[in-house]
Amino acid sequence: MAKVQTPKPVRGTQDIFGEEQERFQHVVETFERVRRLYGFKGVQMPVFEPTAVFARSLGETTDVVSKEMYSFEDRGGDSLTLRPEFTAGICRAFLTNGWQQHAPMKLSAHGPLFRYERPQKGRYRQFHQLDAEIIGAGEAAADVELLCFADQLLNELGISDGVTLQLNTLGDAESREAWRAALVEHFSDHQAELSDDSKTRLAKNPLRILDSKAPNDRVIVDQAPTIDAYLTGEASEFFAQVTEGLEACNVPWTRDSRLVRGFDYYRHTAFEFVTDRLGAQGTVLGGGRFDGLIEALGGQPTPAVGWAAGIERLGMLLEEMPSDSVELAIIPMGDDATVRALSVANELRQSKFSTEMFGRGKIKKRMAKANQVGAKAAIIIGDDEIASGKVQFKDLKTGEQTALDISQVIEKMWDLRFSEDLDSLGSDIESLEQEVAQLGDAD
RNA sequence: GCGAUUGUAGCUCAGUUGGUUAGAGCGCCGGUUUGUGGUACCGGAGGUCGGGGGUUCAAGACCCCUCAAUCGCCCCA
Repeated sequence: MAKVQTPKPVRGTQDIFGEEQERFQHVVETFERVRRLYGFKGVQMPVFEPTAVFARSLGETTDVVSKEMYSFEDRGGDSLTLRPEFTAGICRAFLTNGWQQHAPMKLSAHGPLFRYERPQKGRYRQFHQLDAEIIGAGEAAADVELLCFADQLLNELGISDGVTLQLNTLGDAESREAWRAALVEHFSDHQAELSDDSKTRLAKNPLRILDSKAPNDRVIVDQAPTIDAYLTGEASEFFAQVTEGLEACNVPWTRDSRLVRGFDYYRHTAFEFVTDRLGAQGTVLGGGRFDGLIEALGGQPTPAVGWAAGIERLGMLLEEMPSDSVELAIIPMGDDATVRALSVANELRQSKFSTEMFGRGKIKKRMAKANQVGAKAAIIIGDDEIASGKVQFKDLKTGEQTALDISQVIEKMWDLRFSEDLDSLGSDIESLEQEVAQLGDAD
């Protein structure tokens, strides 16, 4: 018989487990908590859509549509696409469900997305994003609210160190067109000096020359006109309202007049939270205003603004995560004890203590295991304990061991939890005091 | 799609110019300790050297192809 070959995982997919999973979960939970503070409603969206949903929104002929989508025919012959982003699907839902009646709508989603790209660290073919959108709100206050949400999320994740909000405006349609024309003129004048990549960009997507990494291009880019001179009165007023709002909310930002978006439906605000800690994949969260998108999907002109953030990348930036710990380890000795141990474990779990039974291997080994999973205490049950109706309760920190009945165990565990909470409260206060002292020294 | 680096035990890595039975640390299992952990000492298991082909008396090492990860470019919704 030929040896059966184990199938390999698909390139660019990941099995998320252990500490990685803890990080992932923490990011999602934090997002869910913060999004409620801002009144965003969660939505669950289909993982696949008609290909047209993405082809219309992104442009039928762009590279992303022609080369980077997972598109396929289903058994009925319809062309479907695994979602490469949330925004287009949400806009489709907005239109097909008549959600106009709820506008403005603040929506949030998270889940897997699919792009056929070359995998790298923090860049996968099946990856996961957080997403927030406000649909049907054209006022600058919506942009500000969304940015505050993003800023608070990064703060609460504890990763805002080394992350800066880079902000730009692309103006309204008129400003954008004028600027684009000026850029094309500028780059055409210097065409001979441009890199080959940028020469093709000049024809295909001239705004993208602005973030070219070729050293020669940088010089020409630095001399390129910024949008400021081409902004209409309305457009610059809008941008001023956004920056004013951010300042009022104490959200720090820097202007990056080279920051652009690849698609034509973007208007006004464009932003990225960028870190220096992830190499070339420095963008941690990005978004902007896409007032032109819903029209491209066949709806009435509808203003909208949103952002998305990669869960894997956010997870990589987190401090080390403590793993789920077991509070109580139950160690039965002998078959009779196992039945008793199961019922004890059950009772303790009902009482909201995370409990694990270690019933295999040498007793020594089981004690070591209990220690390893971080249990606060071990409960040892043998023939003597079955007879007495009590259990041996061993505090794994102090080594103290006493015979207790279950209600006493529960009491004891509450005490342990409580004193631990007090300890961490104590160290919080201590570190606060140190901070205050340092601030005092600085003055 | 393009360029570069890497791939040896569960993990982190050694392995001289090709040369006998491929090593270490950590982890795992067992013992010293028959119902009691964190230490120490002793022992053990575990390897398609990413995969396939080639050169050679001989390949983990050299050559070709391939797969994957990583770094950068392209793209970036």
